[in-house]
Amino acid sequence: MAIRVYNTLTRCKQEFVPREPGVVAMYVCGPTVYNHIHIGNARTFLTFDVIRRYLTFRGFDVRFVQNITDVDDKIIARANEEGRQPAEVAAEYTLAFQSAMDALGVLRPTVQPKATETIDDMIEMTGRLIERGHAYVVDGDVYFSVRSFPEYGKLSGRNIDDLESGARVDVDERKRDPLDFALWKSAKPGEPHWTSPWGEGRPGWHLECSVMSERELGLTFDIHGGASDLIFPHHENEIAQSEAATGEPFVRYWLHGGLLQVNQEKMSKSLGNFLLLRDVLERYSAPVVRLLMLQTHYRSPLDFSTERLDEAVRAYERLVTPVRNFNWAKRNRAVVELPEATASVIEALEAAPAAAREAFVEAMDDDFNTAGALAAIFDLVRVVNGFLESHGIGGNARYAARLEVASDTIAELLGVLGVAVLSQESDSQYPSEVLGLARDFAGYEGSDANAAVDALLAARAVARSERNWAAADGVRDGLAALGFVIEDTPSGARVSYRDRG
RNA sequence: GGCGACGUCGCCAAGUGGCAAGGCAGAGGCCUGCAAAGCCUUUAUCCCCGGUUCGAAUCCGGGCGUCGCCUCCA
Repeated sequence: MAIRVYNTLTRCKQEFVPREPGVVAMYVCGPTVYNHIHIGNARTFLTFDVIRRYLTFRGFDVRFVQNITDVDDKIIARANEEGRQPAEVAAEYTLAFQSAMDALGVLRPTVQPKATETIDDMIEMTGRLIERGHAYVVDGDVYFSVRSFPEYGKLSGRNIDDLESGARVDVDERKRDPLDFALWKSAKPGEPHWTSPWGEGRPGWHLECSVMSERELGLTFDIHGGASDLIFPHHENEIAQSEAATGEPFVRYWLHGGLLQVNQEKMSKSLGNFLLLRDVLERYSAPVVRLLMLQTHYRSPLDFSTERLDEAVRAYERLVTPVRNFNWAKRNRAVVELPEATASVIEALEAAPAAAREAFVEAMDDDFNTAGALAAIFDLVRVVNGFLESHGIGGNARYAARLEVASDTIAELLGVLGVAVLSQESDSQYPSEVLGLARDFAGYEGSDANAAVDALLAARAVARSERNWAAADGVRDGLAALGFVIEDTPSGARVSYRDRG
């Protein structure tokens, strides 16, 4: 079975064939580090993290490059506002970006080049473009001439004349064409600058992706990713620069993610309607945030809200419940023997993991259809839940091996999506408030939180056997107020923590 | 104004020519002392109008609506 991807350049799904069998060279535009990233940025990085993970799962050796734009107008503006050096601002938000990505469970790139560490190559490419007649110098600035590249517009499906007729004013008389863009900008006093043949200055934004991707991956590389708002002009300009400079095709497959919206409107820093990733992660776990985003295809717009995050919390609990329930049943002998499973039920349990895996791969092979892939996992979840409900792990744990395969498959497939199965067992994480509770309900006088909870559960068990529901519910309600849920299972009471009240 | 997406159950969302996945919410039932979790059952003539086809949510044409890009943006 082949993987098919939607290529923005050809506007259709195509079979994915890397230039070198078994190896994928992939580049994703990284952030400009002038602020914390918002969840719209995070969605894009998450999308390509999942694509990378899936390609790896399918046996490819993925070389994943993502740049960091650490010199830029916005960084300079921010530094001026705060009376700091631009490099200081960039360094701070580079670290913030990396730790936010770690927290979201996004794998680190194979290589993460910085613009400021690639200046020589940028000067070199700019020089080459001038030599070849694709760029010109004006007062220390260097501009790319879009009219010199006949294929300009092929990615975004536009032509230069259409663009100009609708374009809003750009009256830089020094440019030969309004659409020409800067490869090199001369430095104003106080701005970061490097020495070039055209004077002191710094590189233009579009140039760095062309340079860093070629340097790390060579042309023609396989996948270039980014959000759809980068198609024009950023990616169009990258193509123009790289292909004009080298004569080689730049990229085989262009993949673009849909934008995240709030109240039907694009989330962006310029609109000011953004939520910072790190703020969301304070309130919701990384797997929940990932799950929410993966429930929508990566190319579709995604409306973001806390209501939807709360729904994702429930969906996540549903996904991990069979794994938790199986582990619990394995560790705790059931006091009630459940009916034996029939041969056909056992057969269904045995068949389910492979069926789920097949459906998962089929969905993901089709342009990374994560929503379909999740449906395959949910189907497996239902089979495992149903089996555990009716038969448990069986006397002498005779169904345990088959259940383990199913449980492991759930965790493995979620893992391919980077959705971790977090332990919600609350061992040794009880707050000190449980001590007071244990004193009141169980006469516990010690200071060990675990022992206190054990005493509470024991007292509740006694109360229940005496049909003293008030006392039993007092224990349950008391723990609930602290965020812990008691569930009575055939193997006894289980306590787990819920991150929502 | 130009270019491009999209419109599927109360909400979210797969499916792109052959019996309409999945999640959340709701209803009924089972289980429970009551819960929680879980299981079972249940909820869609796929925005509208034409056309192509044996057959259309899916293809084509026309409406209406929403969004994005055309300026920095993930």
